[in-house]
Amino acid sequence: MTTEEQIIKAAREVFVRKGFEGTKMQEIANEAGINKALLHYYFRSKEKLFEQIFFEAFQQLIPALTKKLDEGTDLERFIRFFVPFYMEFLQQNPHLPQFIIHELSQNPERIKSLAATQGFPLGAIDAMIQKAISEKKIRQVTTQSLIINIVSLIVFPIVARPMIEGVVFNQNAEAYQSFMLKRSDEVVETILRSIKV
Amino acid sequence: MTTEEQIIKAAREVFVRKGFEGTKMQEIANEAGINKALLHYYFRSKEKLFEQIFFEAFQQLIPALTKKLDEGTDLERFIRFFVPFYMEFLQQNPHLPQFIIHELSQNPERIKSLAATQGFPLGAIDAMIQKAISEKKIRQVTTQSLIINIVSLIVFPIVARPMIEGVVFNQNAEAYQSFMLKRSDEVVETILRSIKV
DNA sequence: AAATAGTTTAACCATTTAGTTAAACCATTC
DNA sequence: GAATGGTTTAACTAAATGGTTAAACTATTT
Repeated sequence: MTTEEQIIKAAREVFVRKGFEGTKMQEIANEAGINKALLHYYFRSKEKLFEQIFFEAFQQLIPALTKKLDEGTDLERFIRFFVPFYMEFLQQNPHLPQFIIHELSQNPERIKSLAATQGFPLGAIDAMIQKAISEKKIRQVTTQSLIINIVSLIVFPIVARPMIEGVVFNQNAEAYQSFMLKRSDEVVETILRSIKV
Repeated sequence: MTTEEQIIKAAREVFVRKGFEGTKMQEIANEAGINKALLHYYFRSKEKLFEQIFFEAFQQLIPALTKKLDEGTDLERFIRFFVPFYMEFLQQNPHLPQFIIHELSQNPERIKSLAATQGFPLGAIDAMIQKAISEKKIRQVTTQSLIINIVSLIVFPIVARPMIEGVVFNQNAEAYQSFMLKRSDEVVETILRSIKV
């Protein structure tokens, strides 16, 4: 692994866990096993390094599903595929959504440079929904509502883990984990029931 | 308003918007119209001041509904009451959930001192759900799942506003706002459909 | 092996930041 | 009106932090 790759990896680790303000350049240097000056040799400033990490993280989070949707997939099949797929990804990267949400909340203008490049395949999903509605398989719902409902049910329990674990599961980590194991099925069930006629 | 109250108000404002790391004592002093030394005169340290703000914010966020639930209210009526009630509160305090989530994510041990004092009225809600299940009004759901589903659908769109506004609404703030206006009904509809037999 | 270009380090600098101190201020009490 | 006790301020300190510099090191080229 090159020095640059080591730095990127360390920076990702620390930034995602602690956010921009909470991250110290020294800590990234330690994590990468180099010294602070070398960090500035590769990435001129904290801001520059952060932008790269943030951009990559954002791209990871907005799943690139476009290809998988061009075919005229049916809405229910899409939901049954997407929910477990995305949940598994987030279990692997549990700090990612909170990182993006927090940094965008601190600095909402950042979205402007990102939204343009990367977008959810709204059009393709919209087509599926309109088809399902016209076939009377589901009730009238807006594409935006359905997408946000799905993402909310998936992402919130991960983002709010400490609170949920504390308030709902009495700080029992195992109870939370066993809940999350069944979560994928529960989300699919909830969503499908909420739209089927 | 006493100096202490001014400080609390200013600290709440700044801490909730910028988080612990992002907040500077000088900024709180400016916001309160006093100087930094006076801040330390009233609250010995940043940590001490933060703890008070955080504790109060947490108590606000976990709605004290216990009283309103002792009577044997029916589940559907409770949902129809709770969803708009909580959404309105969050519209008034949009940064509150993200603040709590972020600080707990940085420092999950904090929940330990809080969860004991303040808790969601799990028991009362559980009773309503069990009653509705036994009366065959709703399908089999766990109390935890239902609560988390409701809270997810309410809180996530507020917490993730910049992302949703950017990715789903093409940075159109008005589109987001008009979406949120209809959100309360949409959440009630989604939840009720997802559990009714 | 000398020169060159890229890489790494230790030491340093300027600024910011939480926290302290000692003096000034002000209202109430004696 | 002097003393007292709480309140407020300006000036300061120590530590941390982002960033810089100049020298040392290393591999490759000539």
